[in-house]
Amino acid sequence: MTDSPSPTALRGAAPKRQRGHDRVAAILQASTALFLDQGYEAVTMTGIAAASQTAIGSLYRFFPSKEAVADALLRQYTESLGAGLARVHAHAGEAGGSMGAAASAHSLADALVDFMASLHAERGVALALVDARGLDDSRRALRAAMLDNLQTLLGTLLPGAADARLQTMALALLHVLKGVAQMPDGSAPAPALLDEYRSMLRAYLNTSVEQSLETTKCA
Amino acid sequence: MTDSPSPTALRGAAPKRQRGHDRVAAILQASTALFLDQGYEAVTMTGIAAASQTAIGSLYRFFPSKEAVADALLRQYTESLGAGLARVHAHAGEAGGSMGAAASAHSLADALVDFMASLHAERGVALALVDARGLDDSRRALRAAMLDNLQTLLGTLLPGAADARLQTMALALLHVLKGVAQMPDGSAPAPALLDEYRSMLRAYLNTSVEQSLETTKCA
Amino acid sequence: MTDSPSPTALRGAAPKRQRGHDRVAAILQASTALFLDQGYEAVTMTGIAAASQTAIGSLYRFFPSKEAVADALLRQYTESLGAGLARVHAHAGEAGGSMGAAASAHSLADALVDFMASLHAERGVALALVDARGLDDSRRALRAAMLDNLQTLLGTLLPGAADARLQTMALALLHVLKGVAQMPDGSAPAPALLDEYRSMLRAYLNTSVEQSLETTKCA
Amino acid sequence: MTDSPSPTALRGAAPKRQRGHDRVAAILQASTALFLDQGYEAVTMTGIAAASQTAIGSLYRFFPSKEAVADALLRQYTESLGAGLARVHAHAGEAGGSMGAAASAHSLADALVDFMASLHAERGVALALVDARGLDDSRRALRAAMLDNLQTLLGTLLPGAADARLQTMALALLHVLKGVAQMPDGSAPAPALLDEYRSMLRAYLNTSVEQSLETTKCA
DNA sequence: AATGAATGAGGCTTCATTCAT
DNA sequence: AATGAATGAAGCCTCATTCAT
Repeated sequence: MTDSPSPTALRGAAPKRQRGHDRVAAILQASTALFLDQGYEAVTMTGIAAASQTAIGSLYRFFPSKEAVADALLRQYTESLGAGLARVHAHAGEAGGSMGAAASAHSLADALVDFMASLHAERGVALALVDARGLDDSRRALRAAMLDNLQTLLGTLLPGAADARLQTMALALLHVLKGVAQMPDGSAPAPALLDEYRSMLRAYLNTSVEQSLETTKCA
Repeated sequence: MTDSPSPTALRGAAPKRQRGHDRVAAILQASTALFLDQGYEAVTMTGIAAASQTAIGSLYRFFPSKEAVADALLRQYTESLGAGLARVHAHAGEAGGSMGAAASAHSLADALVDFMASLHAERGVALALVDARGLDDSRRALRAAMLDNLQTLLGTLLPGAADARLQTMALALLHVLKGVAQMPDGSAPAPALLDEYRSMLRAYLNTSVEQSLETTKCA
Repeated sequence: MTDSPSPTALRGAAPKRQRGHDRVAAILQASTALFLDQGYEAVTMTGIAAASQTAIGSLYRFFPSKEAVADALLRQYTESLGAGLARVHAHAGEAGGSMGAAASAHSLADALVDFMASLHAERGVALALVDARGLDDSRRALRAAMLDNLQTLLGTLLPGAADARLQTMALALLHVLKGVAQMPDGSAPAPALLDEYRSMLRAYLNTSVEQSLETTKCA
Repeated sequence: MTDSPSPTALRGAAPKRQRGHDRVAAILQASTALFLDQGYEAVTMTGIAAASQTAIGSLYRFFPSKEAVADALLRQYTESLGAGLARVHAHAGEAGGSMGAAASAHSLADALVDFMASLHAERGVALALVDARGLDDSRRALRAAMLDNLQTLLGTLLPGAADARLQTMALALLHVLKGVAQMPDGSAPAPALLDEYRSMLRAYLNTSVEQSLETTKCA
């Protein structure tokens, strides 16, 4: 009763002027960098404000909490991830038509790795955020969305597989892709390591397809 | 204060040491649990003290800083990891003698996954600690040790591979194994997911071995 | 900007004034409600702006500070209080003419309680504002005005009393009346409690009148 | 789950050493003074720390929040209030035996006023705290305790009265007594005003007793 | 040696008020 | 004139670490 949900009704408002939009953009850009090289916990609102040349009060005008900043980043990222996976999907689809399943697995693996590598840094942060302890609902939702995307993709590759299997595969796949987006030293995408991941996923998807075919044949 | 006439000259030293050991053990146990479900940053020294029934002053007598606690945990973990990998190595070695390289890759993958799964929880924490941004030297060293172990292991499997290649593989492998030790929901080891990882590593190592053989053959 | 050719020279001024009035009224109404259930300190300018559908910048155009809002409320309240007491005075006066002093005290007590009860809520806020620590001059003045009104009223009832006495009585009376206007739970005016206050003031004023008569008689 | 109720388990702990007790005493004394002349809202924890020569961290060791400080003060106060009312009760009791009911009312009024005046300042604060918006449970309980005490006292004076009546009387009485403890200018106890309150309560209690007797007689 | 107390920098957040479009 | 954005001092609170008994 005394705790009205929005006594101010302004905090966290979307910007309505050009200047506000610029601010928000600056903040998101700065926080991406900070989250990237310090990790969620170590980043401070004061730090974000400083890095984005924003008065602390202005920061809070648009983002009522550190969580809100992380959420915004995550949302932004999830969108590009979704779009990217859709593109991967499309490619895989057309390729799948003219190729055998094995070739398809091969190209899917490459597409995934390339895609993840392409979003290194700018948006790879999100993967770190998604793992932070205490996922709130909005974060949990985003994670689920990513998994769904992957699951769909895998479903195309392995038409005969059970949903449960696809779901588990998506989990494993997500973990590996996370490795792709987060190069161990936090910086450059190390071509050799990318190749390694590519090779790993090719092998993995290939094997899965083969097993799937056998199963189908037998039945 | 003056109530024990100290009949034997031994009293005073031994009990103290024993108590010290117990304290340290209690502290490490408590912090493992705490780090596990709150993450490094969220854990407080006061929290560790409380959870291990230790006065904050005493905690600092044994561990001069929060980092020291994490380091101790990490050291402890690295030891079991080292020992475990040695065991895996031994197995792989003897198996490798009597089997083909493919079978060897197969069993190595299984051994690795089983081993990582076996240290879930109790020591899986360490993996989280090792990733904390701002690795200090002692942490960096531990990470390097793990990578070395894996690299050696891979060297046995792929005798002809270049060191650089092995190092890169170790990185990818470590990432995947980390996934095994940290089940996504932070709790149970989910058999289906373990199988998935197992399958992934089998495929990966297998393929690597095959490629390696071909390369060797051609040369 | 240039879309009204302004056919009549009147346009532009009158509507603006009207809008300004509405704004001010809305602001005052909203702040009354807010001060009422949150207290002076807890109310925020942003909150007032939101509740009155006013942009924060506009709010500051009409009221240059939070204090200014409180002052306006207080002034508004003081006016109705003054008017009310005047009415009570008038009643008491005409009644006093045709009745004995005792009956007069009786009816004055009732009139006061009824009057205070009648301004519960809408304007009871003011009493809270008046008590806020750190009364600035304008607030102190309002308080003095209220006391003056009461003192005058009491002077009519107790023609022989010294000014100092009347002043002290006004203080005590004001405190009790404050209780009438601020029901303990902050909500409804609880008839039983009103009766109690009525009874208390009757007894008090009655006794005062009796004593006063005796004193006068003796002298 | 993640929100363990007491992660630190230390905050708000009772002092266990002499020094701690001194600290707590100093804090309570300083905050009494501050609450007294600034009001609950205006007092800051930083202010309390400064006034009591306490580092902010130490303040929080013993009092986990501003509310906790207020509660402690209130508890302390309620105790003296209870004790004081008990003494008043005892007096009234013995006096009541040898005197008529009227005399009894008279002396009760005096005793109450004197008692409240006697705790001006040092503990009168509490009355202000008790009125602060958003009474939490502990505060509500203390308020109820005060009312109970008064109700009991009134019950002795008016043996025939219904509980509901006594309760209402207690409310009115409490409000008036609050006025006694909080001299308007926040400082000295102004003898003339005390007399006025005394006179008011005498008249009130007297009248109540008389009415009560009549009622009894008639019935 | 063991333990409670002390310390203070630093994090998050709010809000009155001013600025600029 | 109207409105959203900007500002920064100040409040609350936490926590790693050090002190003193």
